[in-house]
Amino acid sequence: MPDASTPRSDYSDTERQIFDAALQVFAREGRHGARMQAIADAADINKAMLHYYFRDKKTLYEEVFAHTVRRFMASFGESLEEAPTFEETLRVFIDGYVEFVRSDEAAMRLMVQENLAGGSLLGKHLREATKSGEAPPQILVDTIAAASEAGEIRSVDPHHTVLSVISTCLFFFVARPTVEIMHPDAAGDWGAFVEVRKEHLFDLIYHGLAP
Amino acid sequence: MPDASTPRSDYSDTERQIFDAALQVFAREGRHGARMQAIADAADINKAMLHYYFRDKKTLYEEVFAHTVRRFMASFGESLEEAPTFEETLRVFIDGYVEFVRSDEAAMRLMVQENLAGGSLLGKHLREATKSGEAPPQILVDTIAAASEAGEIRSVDPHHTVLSVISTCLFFFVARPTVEIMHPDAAGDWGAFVEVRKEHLFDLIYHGLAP
DNA sequence: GTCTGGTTCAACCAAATGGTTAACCGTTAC
DNA sequence: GTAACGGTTAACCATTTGGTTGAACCAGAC
Repeated sequence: MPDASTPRSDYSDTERQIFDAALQVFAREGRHGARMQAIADAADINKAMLHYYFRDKKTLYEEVFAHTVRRFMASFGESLEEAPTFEETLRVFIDGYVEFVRSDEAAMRLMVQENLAGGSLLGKHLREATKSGEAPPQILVDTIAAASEAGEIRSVDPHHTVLSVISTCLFFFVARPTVEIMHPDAAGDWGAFVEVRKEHLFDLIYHGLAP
Repeated sequence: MPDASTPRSDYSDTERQIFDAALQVFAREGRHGARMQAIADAADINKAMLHYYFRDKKTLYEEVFAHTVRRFMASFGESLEEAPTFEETLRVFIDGYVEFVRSDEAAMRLMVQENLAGGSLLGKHLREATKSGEAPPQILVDTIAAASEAGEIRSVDPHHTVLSVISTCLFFFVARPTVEIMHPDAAGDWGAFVEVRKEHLFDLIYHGLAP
């Protein structure tokens, strides 16, 4: 993944190297498990540089996390395209959202880890990442509510439905090692598996919502 | 949660105290982030006792993890009851599985963390936990395949369908802090939210599979 | 040339952490 | 009584880890 993370554009080369390395290591080892030395090694720089560019571990983590939340929210919004039918909207969203996670699994791991750890940073950064304009998830909720109103789909709770869509799009990445054990063809060709899975998810959810 | 974990019955009182405390701390802080002192404090014992009963951190973690995998698999199987219709089977499974996770969120966190960290321990312990008889997930796959064959539900890929069911049953626990931010009533009364969610999940999936 | 600013590095330090030890306590066996 | 034993404790040790420092490096400005 050559340019999966796209950190803030005002980062220098070294800062970007550090940022990318930190994201990978934090995502694998966890906020506390990650060692500064491991990040330095991954970034192929001296450990002192970490503290030169980012004050300390806490600062580095929060910087990485804050940007990850922004990226995650942005991808959610970008996956939501205006489409003539709800069917098309749903198909495009699943495709876009899953594709984003596939291109940047580390970001997803970071988000999930923060949730598992209690999510104390989530409140501030989630609100901050969605304050300009309506939050992307809310737009999807509204889209579903509208489709329900228009009779395009059954009458369902839009909030719960959005949560279900997100669940199915993300969980198989979260549990990827388990999936690869249980699901032989996933281990063989993950990319192909993801493609099949997108089809299956659209099919299941669309039928689940059809009148 | 007074007796959520039910470790091996041949554990002494102190061992159980340690085991329960370790599960909680490992689940919150992660395998590496967890501090032995924190586990000792949570178990209300001296730190040396951890090493007296379980050789070292690695041993303690693997013991806790192995038992958690077993418990997780067992709950999966126990949620699968013979029922006259597939509709009833699905309803009972969702109810049972969600209820298990609610009663022992720490176990779920451990499983997910191991997946996020790469799942190197999963292979061995998953196989071991499912070697006696057919694996519970496989039974559900067969059940869905049979229902599909019998025309009770649409023709779908049983493996993908099982993964979707599991995704929706687990993910809202995984992302609980985020859910509580986005979903006001979840924050207020989690128990009530879980009940509503079970209904929604059954409804969505059952319609998604209906012919 | 050399001064100056930001950048890079190896060596270093203090604190935290996993793990050990030797003494201690309470109960049981003789 | 006391010796032996499982269990418990505080103090201790060795290593790891986050973080610092001071010297070196390397442009470009003058």
